[in-house]
Amino acid sequence: MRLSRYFLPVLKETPSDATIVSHRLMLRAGMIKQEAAGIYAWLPLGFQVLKKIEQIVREEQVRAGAVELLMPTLQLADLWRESGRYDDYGQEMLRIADRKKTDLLYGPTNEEMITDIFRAYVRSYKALPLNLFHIQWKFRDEVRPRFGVMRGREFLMKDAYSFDIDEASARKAYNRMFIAYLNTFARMGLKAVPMRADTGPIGGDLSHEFIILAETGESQVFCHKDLVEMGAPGANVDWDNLQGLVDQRTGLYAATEEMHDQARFEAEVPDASRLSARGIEVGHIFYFGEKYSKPMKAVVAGPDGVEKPVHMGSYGVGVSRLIGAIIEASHDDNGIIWPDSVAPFDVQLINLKTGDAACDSACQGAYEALTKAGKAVLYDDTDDRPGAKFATADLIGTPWQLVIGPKGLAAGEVELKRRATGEKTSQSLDAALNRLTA
RNA sequence: CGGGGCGUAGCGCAGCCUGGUAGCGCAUCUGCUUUGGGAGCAGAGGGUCGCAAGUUCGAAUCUUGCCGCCCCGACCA
Repeated sequence: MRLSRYFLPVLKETPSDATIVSHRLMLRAGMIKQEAAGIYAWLPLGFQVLKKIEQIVREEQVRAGAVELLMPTLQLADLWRESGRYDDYGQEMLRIADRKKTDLLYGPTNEEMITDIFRAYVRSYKALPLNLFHIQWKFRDEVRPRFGVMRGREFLMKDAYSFDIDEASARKAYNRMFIAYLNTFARMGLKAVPMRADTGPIGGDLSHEFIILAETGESQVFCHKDLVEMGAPGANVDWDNLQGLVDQRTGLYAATEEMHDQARFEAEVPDASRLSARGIEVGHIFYFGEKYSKPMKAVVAGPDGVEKPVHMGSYGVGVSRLIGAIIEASHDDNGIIWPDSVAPFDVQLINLKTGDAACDSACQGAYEALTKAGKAVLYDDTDDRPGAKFATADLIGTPWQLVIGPKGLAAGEVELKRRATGEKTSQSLDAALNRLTA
């Protein structure tokens, strides 16, 4: 992509509305534009990142055995009356009436609808286990949206729903999502820590929030240091037998503010290993048994022919929120530092003197070579001054900057800069291209 | 939803107290010079001062109402 033909409205000055760093940088980098409180338009650069994140989430869901579908944003209120949540959900639910005065709502979540889909087709235990997910926009009319996309009213969310014949089987479904989440966040360059979450009226031990640590996190979290560095198990695991891996990650103390027990923390975790930090919730998994299947009569016949409500769980990932979370965890004074896996472009090609025949031709060659090698290149072919180009490149956080200028070319060299470390190396253009396409 | 604050050019702000020709910086456009870390000079364009009533000869400025947005708190993917 040539920058001169792209749409990248970067801001030199910080919009006064933004207070936290991710919000500020997303606005400055031309990723989003606020349209209303907690509602954002995704500009090309932001949209690109959103799609990258979405795709990673999708791939890891599929790997864990979930099947993708897509449910609508608007739902019938009657469905929610069946579960009793239409009246319980409160002001956060955006209620709408159509021209026939039918009560609708903009979905804040999809348990009712997925249960409705399930019960319409599934009658037998033989169809289980089943895990269906979609990635769709949700709306929650938050009292106080803030922090940009970290807490918007409209947000993109991946939600998966598992269906099992009994709790033992549901636990396996839960474990698959548990591991899938670790892998998902690791692929985005994040260290996510699973923490016990409140199971509410359902009870049990099957609810975890996945928290990434960042100074500007919304809540205080406490955990054993080793948990942070434990890393993700990766794709090559026995997906039918994950209890050991899960136990390993739930064995150490980890709790958010609400669940924190200082006495237990001090008893279980040695002084030197205690970590108290701020965290951002990027995922939440939950087993809720028959909560919806029972009132909504989503039943399957077991091997004995007896019909029983299915056991369900739901598993959410805040896709749009993740962008904010990643930036909170990865930036410096100059701008965003994208992990390679989610970067909107792989390489920013900077022509220091557009119009100079040697620079133009070297850049054009590099652009074509990189593009041919499958790299997403943002070619800064504008006639801005070098300083402005460097500033823009640092701001939008492209992992690699390939800098080509007249002085370097005269010496047979170009400069390659790694955004994350700031390390710059001079080398021949060929060597730089080899490095980038290796 | 409680408390606080803001709405003036695309962005950041001054002007409001004490009513009288709407300003500054950045950005934009034109020209010239410049080109390795957000260039310089000269010129130009761009605003029903959030909306609506009211007070007044006269309202960005005073009064009232409404709308929008932000921050702190309580609450959430």
